[in-house]
Parts: sequence; C-alpha cells; structure tokens
Amino acid sequence: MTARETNPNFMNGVPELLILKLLQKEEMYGYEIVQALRNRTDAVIAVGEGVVYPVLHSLERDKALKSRRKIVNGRSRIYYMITPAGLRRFADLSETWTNLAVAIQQMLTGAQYDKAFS
Amino acid sequence: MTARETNPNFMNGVPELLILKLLQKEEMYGYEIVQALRNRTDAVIAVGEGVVYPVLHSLERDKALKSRRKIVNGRSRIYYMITPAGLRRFADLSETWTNLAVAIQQMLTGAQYDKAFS
DNA sequence: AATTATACCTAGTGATTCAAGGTATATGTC
DNA sequence: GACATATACCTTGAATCACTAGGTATAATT
Repeated sequence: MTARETNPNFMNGVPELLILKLLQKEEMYGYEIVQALRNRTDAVIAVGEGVVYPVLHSLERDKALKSRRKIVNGRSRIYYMITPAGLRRFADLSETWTNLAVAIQQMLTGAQYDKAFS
Repeated sequence: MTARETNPNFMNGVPELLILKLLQKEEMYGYEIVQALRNRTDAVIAVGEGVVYPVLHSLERDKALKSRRKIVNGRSRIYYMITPAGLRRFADLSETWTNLAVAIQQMLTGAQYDKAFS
C-alpha cells in the first residue's frame, strides 16, 4: 500500500463558503440567504432551505456565526452575523476553493507542463 | 411549500469529469489515471484508487467508456477509452461545471448586479 | 375563505468520497 | 534468498453532505 494523502471530501463546503461570503457584507436571515443565492447566481446555485438552515446552525455551533432574533412587520427573523472565527474559516474555504477551481480549469483547458523536472 | 427546483447534488461529479477529460486524449488505465491527476494538478486533486476504480466501472456500465485488457511487461492492465456517449457526457458535465465555477467566482469577487429588473 | 408568501425547522434518503483494507506480480536492495 | 517497494487490480464500510419532502406558524393577497 502506498501513502494516501488525499483531500477530505474535496468537493464539498460550497454552500458554507457562499453563506459566509454573503454575511461578510451584512447580516442576513436564512430565508433571505436562500433567495439571495438564487437571485445573484441566476439560479445556477439553487440550494434550498434544507441546505441553508443546517449550515447556519452548524456554523453557529462552531462560533463562526452569531445570531439575534428580530421582529420585522410582525415576523420573527433570525439574523446571522459573521465572527472573527467565521472570517478565518471563510479565508480557508475560499483559498481551498480557488486552488481547486484553478486546478480543474487547467485540466479542462489542457495546460501541458508535466513538471517531470523539479 | 414553495416550488423547489434545486440542482441534484451540484458539487459532485468532478472526478468523473476529469477522468473523461483525460481519456479524451488517449486511452489510459486506472492506476495511471490516479497518478496523472495527482501529478498534473500538483496534488491539489488527489483522488485515490477507491474513487477512480468505481467511477471507471460505473462509466463503463453506462457505455461512456469501453475497455480492453493488455499485458505490458508481464503486468495486466485494463485500458479505458471514451465512447461517443462518453463524449456527450463530458460535454454536459463540462458545461455544468463551468457555469457553476463562474457563478461561484462572481459571488466571491462580489459582482453586483442584483437584476431586480427583468 | 382560501391561497400564496414569508419564515422557521428536521428527518430520512441517496449520492459520492474517503479510509483502509485485500490480492498478485515485478523490481530493487541487502 | 529475504524483504521492501512499486505496480496494478479490487471492494467494503464509514462519513459527509446535499436533496427531498415533509412540518409549523403568521401575514398578505385574492
């Protein structure tokens, strides 16, 4: 058996990344996030509430977000805002994503430089 | 309940995409593919054999690939080559991936055009 | 009065990746 | 000859995570 060194579930974590990105600009509530993602990506990214709410809860559990309840128009909303830990997490995820996207793009466009020389 | 219309597991299928890409240029065998992915992406994408072999089998089951056994240096290898169906599948996956990557990149770089007017 | 939109939630399923094994032969090293 | 490493195939089981499909409740619209 050779050494393994793979990446832990390298394709996941994008909803988390995008949510953290949105919350960097302003506090938002779950329902709002669901629609923001849909609208701002032309429905290319259309994650439902079943994805967003659990991610929000898990991020809050990890202290990457905090929340406060707020009544607007007689409706109870839970606004989430990002913490310093959340910012760090965003930076990590963001870098990981970028590396991945670049690597895939290079593969697809066929960038040839086998680097057998190092 | 509102209409849902999400995308089925929108983050997956990248190993499949990359394998199809590699096989577009030349026939390859599983072990070779594992290392090619690692080498050509500087280990950013390091999927193990436990990912590659099942994907190859499933693609062959779907007639996207066909295979032939070949003995080289007394070693038995199974070479895979892409079929017309595989080319179509690649085109689909490739487009899906590109759309996704563009959407995410726009979100991350903060392209503002809320398109509340349509 | 009934439907739609807002706003929260979770349980269960399914797809897929990852870790960790297993088999067998060839090659290189001590 | 003995041993480790590299090549080359494979699968099982756990974990992750997104998706489906529900559920509750209030406000606004028809």
